[in-house]
Amino acid sequence: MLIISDVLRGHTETIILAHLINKDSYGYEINKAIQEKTQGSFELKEATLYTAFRRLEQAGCIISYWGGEETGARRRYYAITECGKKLYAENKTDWENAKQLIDKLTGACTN
Amino acid sequence: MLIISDVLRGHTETIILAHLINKDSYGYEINKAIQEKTQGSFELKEATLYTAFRRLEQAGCIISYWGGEETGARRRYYAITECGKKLYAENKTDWENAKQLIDKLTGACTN
DNA sequence: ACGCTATACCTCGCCTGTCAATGTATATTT
DNA sequence: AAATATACATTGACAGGCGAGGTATAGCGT
Repeated sequence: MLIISDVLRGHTETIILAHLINKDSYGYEINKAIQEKTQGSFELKEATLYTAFRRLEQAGCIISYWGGEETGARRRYYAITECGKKLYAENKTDWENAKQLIDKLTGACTN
Repeated sequence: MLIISDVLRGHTETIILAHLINKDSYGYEINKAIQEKTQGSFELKEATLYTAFRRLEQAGCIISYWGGEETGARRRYYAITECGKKLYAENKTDWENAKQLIDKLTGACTN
């Protein structure tokens, strides 16, 4: 039972959206950014990342396009849509509520 | 996509353990306590609750015994073990870490 | 007597997100 | 020539959550 992964479950999409709010990006870059941010203490697995991209794109929250790289491996860029921004905002408020809820529910019960 | 349920995923065990820290209890009572605590905004589903009991008992984190009710439906009481207290403490620190991590990762990326 | 509600437990089977394993391709470094 | 870094993608298994359904006891109203 990897607590970390189970607790982080469901945040993948929000994490991705957060990275697309200010600029378009691609999978590898987002993954690297996360690793740096967390000093390697958490890694969004590739399989998880790419399935999340599919989900988000299918839901209309992001759109993708191939980058015009002239050298190196090709990159699939993602851009956030209005729908994606909406989802991000919703997820953020949901998270604030969930945090309080969990804090309340996991506090030792004294009655 | 019910955010709430996915975000709460993995906290079921900690929630249960929190309720057993100070006194033995049984499924129905724990469920009611949660509903009151959250004013009905969140309900731990029965199926989820009982499967979690099985998991925790099998892991040696709780033990169960039948209550000596002389009237009404019989109750299966649960008591937390040392192992359970240890797990609870671990989950709490994990949660504190996870909270910070998620806050960091879901904050709009500006670089 | 009969149905309804509350208390109290339990299980089966589906759904969904995660992830290990595996595969592809290009460019650079050793 | 081989290893490493960049970059994408899929498959299949696994685990937790939960809808739907089931069992049993007790009390209340009609």
